[in-house]
Amino acid sequence: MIDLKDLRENPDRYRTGAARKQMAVDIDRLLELDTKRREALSEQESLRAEQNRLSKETGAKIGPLMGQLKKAEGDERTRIQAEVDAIKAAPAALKEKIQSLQETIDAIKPEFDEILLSVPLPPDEDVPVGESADDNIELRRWSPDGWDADKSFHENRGFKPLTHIELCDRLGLVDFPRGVKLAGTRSYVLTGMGMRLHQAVLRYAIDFMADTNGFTPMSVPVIVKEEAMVGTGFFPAGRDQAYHIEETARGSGHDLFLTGTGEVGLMGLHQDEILDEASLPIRYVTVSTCFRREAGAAGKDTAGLYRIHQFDKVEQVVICKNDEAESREWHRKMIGFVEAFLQSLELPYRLLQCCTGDLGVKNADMIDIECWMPGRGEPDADGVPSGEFGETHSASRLYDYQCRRLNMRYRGGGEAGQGATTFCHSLNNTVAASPRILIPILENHQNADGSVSVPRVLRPYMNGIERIG
RNA sequence: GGAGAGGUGGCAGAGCGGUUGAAUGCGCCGGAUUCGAAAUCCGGUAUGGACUUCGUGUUCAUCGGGGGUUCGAAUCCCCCCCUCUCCGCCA
Repeated sequence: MIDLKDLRENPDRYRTGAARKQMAVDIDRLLELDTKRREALSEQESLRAEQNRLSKETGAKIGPLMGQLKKAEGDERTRIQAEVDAIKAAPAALKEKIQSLQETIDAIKPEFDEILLSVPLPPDEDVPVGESADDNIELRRWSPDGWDADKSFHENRGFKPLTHIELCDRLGLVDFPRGVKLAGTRSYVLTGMGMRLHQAVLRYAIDFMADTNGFTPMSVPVIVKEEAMVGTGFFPAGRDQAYHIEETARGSGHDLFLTGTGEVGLMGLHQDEILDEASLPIRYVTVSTCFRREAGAAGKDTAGLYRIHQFDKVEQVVICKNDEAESREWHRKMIGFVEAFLQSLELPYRLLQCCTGDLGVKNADMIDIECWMPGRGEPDADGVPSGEFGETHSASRLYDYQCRRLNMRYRGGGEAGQGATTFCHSLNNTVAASPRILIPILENHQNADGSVSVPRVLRPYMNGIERIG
């Protein structure tokens, strides 16, 4: 959520920001509703003040009168009753006005909230302006020793690559037909060594972040309340992407949603909390099953492990102080962790600076990391794929946008902790999403004989197995 | 799933229709005392919003959440959520 005060003072900043992100949001309407709402609230507040003042007087008078009333008889009783009635009548008019203003406020609220939650965080000035993913800018590439990124897979390795789908079939790593039988399109079953490799990557990723980089490993819910989805910024914009468990339909108190990323659970942990400044930065890593409806992606990446409804992801988040320089520094570090991770897996990758049009509502900046997937891309005349980079990671810098929604603050003032409260900054980045990460692992580490070498760093997690097939 | 008890400030715990944003204790902060500390004593100690002559000050909301009754609700009623105890079931 953006800062409403800042929006009032600098509406153009948000108009421009939304435009650069290719998002339609009616700022003028929001400001109009805000004015109406504030007028009503302000008037209501002064009426309440009057009501409270009267109430205090009334309380002191009515008590004794009620006592007298019990004992009194005849005319005396009638007189006291009239006095009591008169005292009671005074605030009645106020009550009606307050009620009427409340109705005005209630009528404004739904539309107001809807628009407010939809106003995107303006992208940083140094984020290149663009319309879509096509305008993203490559920052740099890395390739392992012995791999020439300018040459084809065949030229590099001396044989034509198989796609991960072919490898999975031949090596018995994935059972797609039975996955579809069980759960429909975009479903799969990891089998045998496929499952072992999947678990190995995830476990290695957790250890890498916890042991090497000092992140605290966590296990968090993947079925959460709507507040967590709204708080983390996935709702209302991404409502279509989430599976919805309609518990209210069976009489329970609230509906639940399946999370599409561990970020929801990790960031939701400290919702409505005031953290100690000394506890920052908080660094969490989790592995969680992620659920995505992939609404609107019909027909896209339908085959293989690339775009699926359910997968497991190791995710890193950082919650730090409200300081742009610190946020930027953490962003660099979190990307660095992933680079070191991918380099240890010997996977060619590139960094993409996402343009404004490719950013979501909640980020000021986003760097995607794409791994080289030899089995992707348009096949040549012989049916051999040309290879293509495929997105495997996404690193976002959100400043206080997410923490504002989550109402997550910290108290400054050092040890004494007497300072003002401030919204935290937050960042998140993938560490490893599997089975998608298996695509570059299988395809890049395949051998001429159709086997796949297990990357060295994963062997300890595979009981020392060096080769599949 | 069944039966019962309960959710109040950082924590413990009173209040159960009237001037109560809320007693008391602990904790925490400041001060006094002390060579220093402990103990003791004094004072302070929620969050968010609105207005402000930006020094403050004034004010509204918040006692699990929502709705209702009332001139007035932490206190009464309804719904929901959560916690605890016992039984059942289960990984």
